[in-house]
Amino acid sequence: MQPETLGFFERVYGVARQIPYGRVTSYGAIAKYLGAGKSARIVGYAMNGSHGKDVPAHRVVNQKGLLTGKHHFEGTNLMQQLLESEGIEVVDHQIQNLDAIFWDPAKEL
DNA sequence: CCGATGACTTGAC
DNA sequence: GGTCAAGCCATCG
Repeated sequence: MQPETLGFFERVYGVARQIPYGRVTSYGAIAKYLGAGKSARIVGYAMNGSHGKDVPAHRVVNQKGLLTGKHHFEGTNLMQQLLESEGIEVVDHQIQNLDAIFWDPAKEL
């Protein structure tokens, strides 16, 4: 596979796959790290094709820590279950203590 | 090539 | 401080 030829999407998958256990990040942070900056929507759109890949999409949330993409998952609470399994506190599809578990690729990488 | 879409972000009221 | 609207950029038809 040659990610560079595949496009921006694979780029997103690569970053998402590097998200540490028990941590989460935002679409904007990934977009900024990739140089897109304002293309946060493209990151989410890319995640739409993350199905079938080892991309922990459940670790990617919006800036508020809200599980916006949960609707695209199989179940309604599957995404929350996965996050809670990693020790992340999630209430009403919203991540608690976000600042503590937030993972910024631009800083960590 | 142009138009439409989208798991977002930020600014304004 | 919460809600509404517009913007932005890459992919697809």
